[in-house]
Amino acid sequence: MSAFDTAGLQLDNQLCFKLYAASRAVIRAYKPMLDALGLTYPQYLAMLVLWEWQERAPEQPTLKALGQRLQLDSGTLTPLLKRLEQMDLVQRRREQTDEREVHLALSEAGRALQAQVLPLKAQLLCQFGDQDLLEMEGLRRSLDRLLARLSD
Amino acid sequence: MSAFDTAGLQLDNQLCFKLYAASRAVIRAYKPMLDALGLTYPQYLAMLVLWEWQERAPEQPTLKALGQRLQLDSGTLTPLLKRLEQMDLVQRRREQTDEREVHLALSEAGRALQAQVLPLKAQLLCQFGDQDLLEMEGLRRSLDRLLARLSD
DNA sequence: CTTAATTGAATTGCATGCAATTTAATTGCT
DNA sequence: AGCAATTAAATTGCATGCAATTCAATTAAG
Repeated sequence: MSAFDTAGLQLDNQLCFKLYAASRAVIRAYKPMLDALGLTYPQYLAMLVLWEWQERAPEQPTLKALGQRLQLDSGTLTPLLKRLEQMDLVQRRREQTDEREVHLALSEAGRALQAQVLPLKAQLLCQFGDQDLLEMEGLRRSLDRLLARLSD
Repeated sequence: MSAFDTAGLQLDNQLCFKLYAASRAVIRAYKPMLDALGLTYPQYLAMLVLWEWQERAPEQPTLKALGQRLQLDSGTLTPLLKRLEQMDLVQRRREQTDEREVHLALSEAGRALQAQVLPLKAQLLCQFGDQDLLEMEGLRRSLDRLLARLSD
């Protein structure tokens, strides 16, 4: 099978559409849980990164660092983070030594929210069996390779 | 490994993020080609469905049918189709026998556009080897299973 | 036949994504 | 020091997604 075959083109159509559809389907699946938390899906991903960062790094991330992790730019993140700040989950402050940078810190409520997520997500995952989880692990690895291939 | 393990939760984080990132990465990869065609990615997917429909079904689809195929509702599709109509790629007309339905037909330019897509997409796929294409086929199958699992 | 329920689109409102531009701060260079 | 280039956010504009509501046409029920 070569890249110029019709088969290749059809596969391509299928893949790009399936990826687009699957991504939105997962977001839909998370909707009930996220409604309970009062978060949108991108807001939730941002919180995931901040929770993770807190555990792994001594310094809080900048907007730029968050953007590199999520592959989103300031045009998307600035208003999103302002909303998280409005909700009192995140604090934004200009760095003293470099006023261009905005550093992001979790508020007390932001840290507390993490505890509410675990049981809800366990419940969400509960509908999947071990077989499904293995399948998902394979899927994740394939997505990794695709992402690596596309970032050239 | 059970659904309640930390491993499961981490996988979950990874998977939903990777899927979201991969979907946007593919859209980015299509951007140069779609700019040349003057289409956005969702507009392109809509055109793919219309081209496919033309070849397979005697009747043109309704907005509802297109929406079922793309998993999008009228809130998204109505303005999108109006733009395609502005570009003179698509014609929208109310069905005579049921004025509620909007039927979608390709214009001459809409049909002609299909011919421009094939070489551009072949070029896009060209950067991938046969190994990659096999990988993508596996990825597509995994996405199918995930989608089926999520639509319960 | 009339009215209630249903259905398919359109509309409204809000939150992304993302390109392009702008602004402010910092760095580099001479 | 002085000025150009670079950098990080913010802003602006446009096109989605999607929930919720509205509107018009059709169908179902009594």
